[in-house]
Amino acid sequence: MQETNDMPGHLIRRLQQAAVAIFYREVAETDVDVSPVQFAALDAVSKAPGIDQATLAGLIAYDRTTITGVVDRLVAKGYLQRTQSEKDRRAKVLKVTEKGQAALLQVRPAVMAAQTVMLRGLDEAEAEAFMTLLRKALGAVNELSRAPMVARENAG
Amino acid sequence: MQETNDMPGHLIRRLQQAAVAIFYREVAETDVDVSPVQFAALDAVSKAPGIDQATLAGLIAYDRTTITGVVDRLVAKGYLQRTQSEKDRRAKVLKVTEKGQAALLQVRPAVMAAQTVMLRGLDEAEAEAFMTLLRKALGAVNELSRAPMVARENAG
DNA sequence: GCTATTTACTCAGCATACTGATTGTCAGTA
DNA sequence: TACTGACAATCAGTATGCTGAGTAAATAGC
Repeated sequence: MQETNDMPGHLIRRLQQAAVAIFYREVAETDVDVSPVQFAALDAVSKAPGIDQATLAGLIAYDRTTITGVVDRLVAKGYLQRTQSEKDRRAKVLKVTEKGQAALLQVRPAVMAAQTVMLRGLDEAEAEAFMTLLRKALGAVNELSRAPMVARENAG
Repeated sequence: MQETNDMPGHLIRRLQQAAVAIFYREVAETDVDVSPVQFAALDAVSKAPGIDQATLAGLIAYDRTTITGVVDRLVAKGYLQRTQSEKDRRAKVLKVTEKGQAALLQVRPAVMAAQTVMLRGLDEAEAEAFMTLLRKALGAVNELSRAPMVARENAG
């Protein structure tokens, strides 16, 4: 019987928890207040201005229900602008505000630093091997998640 | 500039989400209703009867605040028994009930199956390499989490 | 034995994640 | 045009995870 503590799922959960803690640690040294999830969303919108929420969810593999609250908070912070789409009145169109752009610029180095800290136990070759295996494992289970990553089709 | 979608933190988050979905999928085929977190807690208590909540939290690397709710739900389901410790009146002592034991027995194979599915994109050698790197990476960042794993010292 | 500190647990509050339901809109078709 | 099915967003409800605060009990230092 495999030990619970050494099961893939358990180790993945723990690494994810550590990764989140590391993210907050690094980002806390900037003036910007964003969560890992909020950063990913903000960054994605900055690279696809005018994107709608559903497409955004697909891009960064979020649940569509979750994205509502995440965008809510980014709008409340003044980082995102959410307006009704003219082409499709069901959809909301997202854009990064100037304040959001400034925040992104400031926070990106901290996020990059966090990525390094997360893998600080691995040397360069190991880190690369880990990332390769991570991508491969993920590719095979992506569809099993309710929030699979969906390749981008349009920018709205 | 590294793509957000290919950052370690992002990939780890996505794999964790898939892992949770896979867990629920496999466990749904049994009569038992437990979450990944609840399973880990139940399993840990079954291996250390009489453990207190703080020690349990350390064993499976949970936040101590979170454990309260997890145990609440396991008690509500009739899987765990929570009683005041006689040695330390601050502490609550945990034991798996007979119903909990039966649930564990039934659900363990499903949990094992889920572990296999999680890594189905990797062949045996790759899976082993992945696990080795995962353990190594985790060892180096464990202390950065608010809920690091703590080696067991006593069974209460 | 008394006091200061630490510890175990709980609670309030916030931010993910998910299931399932609802509302409004779009698109295809009879 | 009316109907049907699909889709975008939101909401209600539940379960993690975390920060910070509070209560009660144990322990260390004197």
